[in-house]
Amino acid sequence: MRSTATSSPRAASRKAKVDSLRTLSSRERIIRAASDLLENNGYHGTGLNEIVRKGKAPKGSIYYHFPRGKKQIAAEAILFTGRTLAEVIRANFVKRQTAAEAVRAYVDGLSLFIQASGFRSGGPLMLVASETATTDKLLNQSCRKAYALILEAFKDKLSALGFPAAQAEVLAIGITASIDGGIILSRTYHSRKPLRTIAKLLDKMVQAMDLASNRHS
Amino acid sequence: MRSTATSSPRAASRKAKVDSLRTLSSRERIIRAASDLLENNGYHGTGLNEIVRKGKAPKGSIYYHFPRGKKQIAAEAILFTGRTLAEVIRANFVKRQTAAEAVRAYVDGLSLFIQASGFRSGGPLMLVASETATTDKLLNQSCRKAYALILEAFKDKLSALGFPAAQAEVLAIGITASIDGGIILSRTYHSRKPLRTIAKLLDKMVQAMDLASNRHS
DNA sequence: GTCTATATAGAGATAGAC
DNA sequence: GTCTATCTCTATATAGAC
Repeated sequence: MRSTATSSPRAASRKAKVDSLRTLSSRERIIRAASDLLENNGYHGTGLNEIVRKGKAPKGSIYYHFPRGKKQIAAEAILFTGRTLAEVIRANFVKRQTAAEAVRAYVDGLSLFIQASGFRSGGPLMLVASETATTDKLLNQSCRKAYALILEAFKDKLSALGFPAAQAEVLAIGITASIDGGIILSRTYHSRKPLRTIAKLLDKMVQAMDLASNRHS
Repeated sequence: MRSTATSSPRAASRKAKVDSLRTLSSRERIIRAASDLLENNGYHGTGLNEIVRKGKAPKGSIYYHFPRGKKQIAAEAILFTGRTLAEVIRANFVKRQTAAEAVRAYVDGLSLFIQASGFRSGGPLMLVASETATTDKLLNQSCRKAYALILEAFKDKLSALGFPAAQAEVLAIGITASIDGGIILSRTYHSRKPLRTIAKLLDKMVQAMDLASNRHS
């Protein structure tokens, strides 16, 4: 018996976060709680009180673990998010035969995850990335690194499946961007439909580029 | 003499906003200033003081014109943004021969606009849409309406160019989503490159669907 | 490592004068 | 339509005890 192909990867990472609230240090719990809250509400929409409450961490520990305050917490949370997401993406490719299949399964799974969150979650980086792109150097750097991890994950896996490097990079950008945009629309309309449309379009696009440029062994 | 094909549409709408600071009522100036600020900094990142300052509007007039406060201002600003953007999109199609050409020119122009803003602007709706998707009904409704205007603009124009209705809708979603995602990446990396990559990919995709489904008269 | 108390600033919002 | 004063709330951050 296996869990449904589409829902498992993100669900697993979400579960890991929750479990860890008991096992990990309060420092780690703060980072993970912040990661979730920043995804849902953005940087300006997330308060320190909210973070320690959700992370079941003592408020008095904030400035002990993070001397530079909210910014530092957010920066570390963003990097945590990037690493986690890149892992999930890579894991998704392992079980699939083709790139098109892997991408489609990933996006469909994502749409289920977002639906399960009541359309509160989704787009782990985009809010903070846009909010802080020109207003905070540290956070902007963190967002760049996080997105780079994600783009690299796609690029690596596409390359491994035979896509030329240049094409893999272009596709990675196209996949990442359209997923982010699809998430926005799905959150806005409280519906899986936009993201599922993106899944189908990406499937087609990846398949087309695959046929055009790869010799299939 | 005409302004450069790529930069004109958004630039024109931006200019209209600035000019209007002198001509229009303070109510209108508040809405337009809010439209800009919400695009750059999101809902939680935008303050009422900032809005009246940028709109050169008297602070004392806020609750006279907008009895329901910040939410009401944001809601009207979002609708203004949606209408403006839909107009720009439609205008862009008028001058072009093919759908692929129109989309590509639009996205390229957008990337120039974002660059010209120092990567502070771009993605007029996405921040507020994501921030308020499940936290404020009024704002969520406004964002839905605004996105609907944009999706409709694309869909109408694509239909007029011969795309079957279903395909036009799917394409409109794909275009809107990947542009939003491209904007996020361009803002994050302070570079036109991601958005230009999206422009090329969309060009290919629209062309491919055009060839596959249309009889060219 | 964590607690409490507090500093300080800024937000959105309201009332009443003009 | 606009101004000023003020209320209330919450935010981040700091200091010092334990």
